Amino acid sequence: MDNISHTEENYLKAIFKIAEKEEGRPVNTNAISTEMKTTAASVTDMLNRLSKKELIHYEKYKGVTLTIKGGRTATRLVRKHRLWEVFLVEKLHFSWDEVHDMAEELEHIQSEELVERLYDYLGRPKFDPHGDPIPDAEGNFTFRKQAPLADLHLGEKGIVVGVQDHSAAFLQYLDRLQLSLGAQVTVIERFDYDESMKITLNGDKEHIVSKKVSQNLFVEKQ
Amino acid sequence: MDNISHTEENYLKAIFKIAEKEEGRPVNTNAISTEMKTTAASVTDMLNRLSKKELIHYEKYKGVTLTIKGGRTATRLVRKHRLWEVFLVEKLHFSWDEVHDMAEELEHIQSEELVERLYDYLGRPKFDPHGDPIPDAEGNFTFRKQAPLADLHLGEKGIVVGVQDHSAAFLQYLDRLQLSLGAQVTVIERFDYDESMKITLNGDKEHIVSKKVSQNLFVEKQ
DNA sequence: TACAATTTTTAGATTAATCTAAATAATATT
DNA sequence: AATATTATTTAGATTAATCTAAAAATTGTA
Ligand SMILES: [Mn+2]
Ligand SMILES: [Mn+2]
Ligand SMILES: [Mn+2]
Ligand SMILES: [Mn+2]
Repeated sequence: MDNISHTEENYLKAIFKIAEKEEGRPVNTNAISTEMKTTAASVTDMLNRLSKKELIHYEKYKGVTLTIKGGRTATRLVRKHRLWEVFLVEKLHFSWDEVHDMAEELEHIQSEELVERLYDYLGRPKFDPHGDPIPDAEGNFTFRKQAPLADLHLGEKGIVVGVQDHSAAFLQYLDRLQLSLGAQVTVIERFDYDESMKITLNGDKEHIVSKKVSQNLFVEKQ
Repeated sequence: MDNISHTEENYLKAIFKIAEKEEGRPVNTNAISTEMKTTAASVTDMLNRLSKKELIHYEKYKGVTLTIKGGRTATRLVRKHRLWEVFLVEKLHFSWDEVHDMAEELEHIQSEELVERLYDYLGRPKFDPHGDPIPDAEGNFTFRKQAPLADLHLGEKGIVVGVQDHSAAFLQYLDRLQLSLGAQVTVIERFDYDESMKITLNGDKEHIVSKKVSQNLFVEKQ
C-alpha cells in the first residue's frame, strides 16, 4: 500500500524538479519522459500508478502536480541525494563532477534514521557540493539571493555559490579555471561583441569567460 | 548481458552463504528458498536465470554451485555489506544489532571505486562489527583460529572475536552482559547439568552463560 | 523392490515496468 | 472553420520476479 519503488521515487523526483522550473504549473507527460529518458507511453502508465497511490494529482491530458504526500517523498529524496553527495565529496574525497550517479542510487536507501545520522555526521550542511540547498528534515529549503554571474555589472563583485549546469564537462571546466564554490569574482571588463566578460579571481588571476559560462554560474553579489 | 539485478545478487549471496556452511557441496533448492524466504518454485525459476547468465552451475535436481564469476560477485557483495556495517557502527554510531538491514540495501550500490574509497576511509578493516572477516578486493578472506566459547575447558581463557547467531536479540543480550568483541573471558566453572558455564569477564565480573550462548559466541583461545 | 515421503520442477497466473504502433485529443496554422 | 501538427493515451507485447497447485523425480523405508 505504502511501499514506493525506486522507479516510482525517481518519477516523483523528476516531477518535482520540472515543477520547480515551471513554478508549479502542471507538469506534462513529455517533459517527464524527457527527464526520465523513457517513452511517453511508459510515463502515462506510471502516472496512473502514482495517482492510484495518491502521490500525484493527475487528470488525463491536463498534466500532473504532486500531492502533499508526493511532495514530501520528493523532498526527502532530494535531501538524501544531496547529503550523500556531501558525504562522497567531504569524506571520500570524490570531486564534484563524480558524485551524481552514486547519489542517484544512495538516495533510495530507506532508513530515515540513517539520513539523520549522516546529516549530523556531516555537520548539518545547508548546501551540497554544487551549491544546491539541502532541505531540512521537514522539507524546508534555504533560499539564497543568488544571480547568474552574467548579471553582474562592470566593477561588481560576487562570491561563487552554485551552478546551473551540473554536467561533468562544465564542472571540470570550472575546476580548470579554479572557479570553485567560495571563489570571489570581480567583473573588470564586459565585451558586447559575444557577451563574454573578463573577471579577476580572488582579486588575482584574470580570466575571460564566455556567455555560456557566466550564465551557468551563480554568484551572491557583494 | 552483464547486468545483475538486486534480486539476483541476493540469491548469489544466499547460495554463497549456504555453500560456506555446507563446505562446498551443491546447494539445494529448498535451502535457498528458506534462506530467501520465498517458494521453491521461485527459486527454480531464478536458478534457470542465474544459470543462463553463467553465475551458477545448475543441473536439475542436483543442486547448484557458484561459477568463478558468480563467486566473485558474491564475495564482492559480502565485502560491501561488511564494509558498510563498519561505516554505520564506527562513523554513524549505530549499534551492532541495528546495521544489518541497512547494509542489506547498501551492498547493492554499484560503484567499485566507492567501496574501495570507503575501505580506505575506514582504515582498511579486516573484520566487521560482528567479527566476520571482510574479504579483500581480490576476494580473499582472513581466517582466524576461532572456536565456540562452549569448547573452552575449565580454566582456559579466550578473547571474544565473533558471533554465530547474528540476531538482534542475541546481540542485545550480549550488550547487556558487556560481552562485546575484544572482551576477555575465563571459564571458572562448568555445569554438566545444563551445560552452562560460569565465566569471568576481563578478570572481573562473573556471569553464568547458557549452553545456547556459549555455542553462539566465538573466542580466540589464549 | 515397492510404496511413501520429500524435494524439485512445471504449468499457469499476477504485478511492475517497460516498449512499439495505433488511436485519440489538444493545439497551431492556414 | 478546416486541416495539420503535436501531445497524450490506449492496445497489445515483453521481461523479471513472484505465487499456488499439480506433476515428476529423488530419496527413504518397510
Ligand atoms: Mn546530484
Ligand atoms: Mn535515483
Ligand atoms: Mn550483516
Ligand atoms: Mn541485499
